[in-house]
Amino acid sequence: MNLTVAEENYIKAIFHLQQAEGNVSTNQLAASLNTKPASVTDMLKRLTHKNLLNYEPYQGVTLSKDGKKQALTIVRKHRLWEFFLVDKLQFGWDEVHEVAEELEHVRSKKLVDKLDAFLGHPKFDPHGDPIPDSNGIMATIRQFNLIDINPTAWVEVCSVGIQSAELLELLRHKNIGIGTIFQVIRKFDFDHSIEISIKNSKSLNISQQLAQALFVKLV
Amino acid sequence: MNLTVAEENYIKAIFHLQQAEGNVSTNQLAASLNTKPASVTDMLKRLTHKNLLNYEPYQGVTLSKDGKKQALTIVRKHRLWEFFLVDKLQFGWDEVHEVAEELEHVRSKKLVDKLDAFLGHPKFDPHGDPIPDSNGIMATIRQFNLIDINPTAWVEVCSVGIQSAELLELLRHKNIGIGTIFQVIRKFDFDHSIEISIKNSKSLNISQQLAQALFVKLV
DNA sequence: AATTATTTTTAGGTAAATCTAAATAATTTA
DNA sequence: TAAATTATTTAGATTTACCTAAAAATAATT
Repeated sequence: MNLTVAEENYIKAIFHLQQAEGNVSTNQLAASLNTKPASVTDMLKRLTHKNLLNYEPYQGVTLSKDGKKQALTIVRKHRLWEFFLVDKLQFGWDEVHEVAEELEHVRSKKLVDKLDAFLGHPKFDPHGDPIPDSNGIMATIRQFNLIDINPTAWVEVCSVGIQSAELLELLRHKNIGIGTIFQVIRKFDFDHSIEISIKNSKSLNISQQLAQALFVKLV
Repeated sequence: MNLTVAEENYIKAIFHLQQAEGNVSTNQLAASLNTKPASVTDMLKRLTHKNLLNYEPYQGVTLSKDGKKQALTIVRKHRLWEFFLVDKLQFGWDEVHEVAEELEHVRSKKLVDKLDAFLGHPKFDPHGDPIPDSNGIMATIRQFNLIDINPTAWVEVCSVGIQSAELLELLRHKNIGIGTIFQVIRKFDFDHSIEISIKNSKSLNISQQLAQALFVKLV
């Protein structure tokens, strides 16, 4: 099935909204896609006709099995490109979204799979979101960004968003790796740095940049 | 000025046809774009209205100054992506065109310039065509692929299409570099390999793959 | 030069993806 | 529960990028 760019954007938006809220309403979609409810209704009919949605008029939509599959390949592409932009082209993690919005629509399975291999099959994108593999399977760790954690919480590193050589070097130097358990001592509003304490070791200071690259789960 | 994908494809097609034949006719464009003459006329009017073309009904078109500038940025993107696909993602040089046709339409000046830097500011794409720089300036060497050269011709290496580490290693090993002058002794139809002779050195055998990566000019 | 053939343009139409305005269904509130 | 509000759909238009068929301009041939 070959989707247009607009169709792909609808599928992706439904995927994300459905993740957060179950059944997705026409108005939610219109807001999320910066379009009007009437336009959404039109498109829902077309996507339903292509068997990508479960749609009952006035009752909102969810993705069908096929729709979910399509959504996962788009999400996979989006996140792989984000990883590429940050890790290889030195984009800031906060400036990659727009560009990835365009790159995700390039249709070539071979391109995506080769890109994946080139990047070393990363499991998380620069924002810490899991990247689906070529079968649509992705990590489901319930994770938080270190920046969002309250002081005094005990947490465990579950992934590293940006896997550049420089970051890996920094992490090795600080003795932090996936699985490391530590306590958040306090956060400094001035520079958004974070003081942490690793078990049986003295406390460390984590810069904002590093904190944004670390994804953790509560322990 | 923000062009649609279709508009960009017209500009690009006119650029290439104009290179070869001067004034470009409606029929030529229709053939080149797999569309009908009537559709071409429509688009020519729109692009003329955007000041990208010099168009006189029944007389064919050429690109205006603005149009040429647009064309060069599209060609730049296309060729940089082709280089990326071959050099980084290990695509074959003969399978990158389609994918680059899509990637070339991603709009982000920053992306292109960062990609250019990441690739090491290559001067030629994997087919040996020159890559315009960010000002639209490109090498104008009249070059041939080694594969297309007649035996007994004296030629000089003027560029290397694919600049992978492996290829550069092979070239160093064979003592071939940009500027190297040699004679094509003969070509073997069986495996398309080529026998060459470098001045003051014994003769060498060049595989088809290597020959396809070497671009030369007649001396 | 007049006729024929070719090329190009005009006229009118279609599908995708959007819009506004009006109608209808569902939900909330009095 | 009836009225008011909100959400959604339908109806009818618009723009882009195509199309076919017919008309007009240019080029080729006798």
